[in-house]
Amino acid sequence: MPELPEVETTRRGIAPFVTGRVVARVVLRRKDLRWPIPRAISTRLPGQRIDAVERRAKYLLLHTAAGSALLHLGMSGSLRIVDATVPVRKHDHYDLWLDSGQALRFNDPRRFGCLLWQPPGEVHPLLQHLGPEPLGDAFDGHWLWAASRGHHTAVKNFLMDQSIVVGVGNIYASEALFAAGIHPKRAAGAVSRARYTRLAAEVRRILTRAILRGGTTLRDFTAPDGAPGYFEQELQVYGRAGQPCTACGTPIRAAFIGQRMSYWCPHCQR
DNA sequence: CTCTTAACCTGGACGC
DNA sequence: TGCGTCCAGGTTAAGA
Repeated sequence: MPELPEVETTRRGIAPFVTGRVVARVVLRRKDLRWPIPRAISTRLPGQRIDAVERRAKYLLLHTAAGSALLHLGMSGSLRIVDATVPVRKHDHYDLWLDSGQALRFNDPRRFGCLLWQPPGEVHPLLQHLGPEPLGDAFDGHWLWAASRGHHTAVKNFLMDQSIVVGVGNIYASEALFAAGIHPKRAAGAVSRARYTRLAAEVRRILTRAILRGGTTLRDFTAPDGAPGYFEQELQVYGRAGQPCTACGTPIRAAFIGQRMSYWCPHCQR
C-alpha cells in the first residue's frame, strides 16, 4: 500500500506519541515478517528512549541511543497507536509498548513488511544503495537525466527504481508521468533533459500534495489515527482505465509495464 | 552492469 | 453459497 506519502503520513501520525517515550516492552506475535525479526529488537530496544522518528525512502527509523528499529510497511502494512483496551486483530504482528501506556501496533496481512535493527553508527545494508529523497535538494531533473543515460528500460520502471530516486511507487509513477506528458514506456535514456526537469518538478508537486492530503487510500491504507488518505480523489490516471482523460477526454489506457499495471493517456503522453 | 522474472503472502472482487 | 482466478500501493534474489 504505501508509497512515500503514505509512509510520511504514518511518520507524522506516530511521531507525537512516540518521540521521547521509553519502550517498556516488545510483543512479537510471530518470529518473522519478510525476514526474521532480529533478537536485538527484543533484547536491545526495551528500556530505550525513542529520540526521533525518521523516514528514509519508504522506511521508518525509530532512533535510540542503543540503535534504531528499522520498519517497512511492505505492500499491506499499517501502524496504529493503541492502548490496552484495544483488542488484537488478525495480522497484528507486533506491538512496541511505551511508558505512556500506549503502543505502536503493526498490522500486515501480506507480511511483506519488516522489522529490523540498525546498530548505532551503522547504515543498514537495505539503506545503503538508495537514491536521493525526491523532496530533498539532491533530486532534480539534471540528476534524473544524468542517471538515465544509456538506460533502455521504460522510464516508468526507471522512476520506480529506488536506487535512482526513492519513494515513488506504482501510483505516483503513473501520476507524475501523466503530469509531465511523458509516455511511461519511453526508454529512460531517450527522455530529454528538459522533460526530466519537468518530471522532477511534477514528482515533487504530486508527492507534496499527496502528503498534504494524507496519502492515497485505495483499499485499506489509514493513518495511525484511522483516518483515510484523500489523494485518491485527485488521481488523474491511476485506476482509471477506459475513463476519459481529465485533460483531453481520450480514454485512459492500461497495460503492464514490467510486472506492474500502468495507466496513461495515449494522447497527452509521448 | 543492465534488465527481466519469479518469489514472498493474504484477501477482496469477480465470474461461473 | 462456494470455488477458482486474478489482482493488489514493495522489494529482493536469481537468472539471462
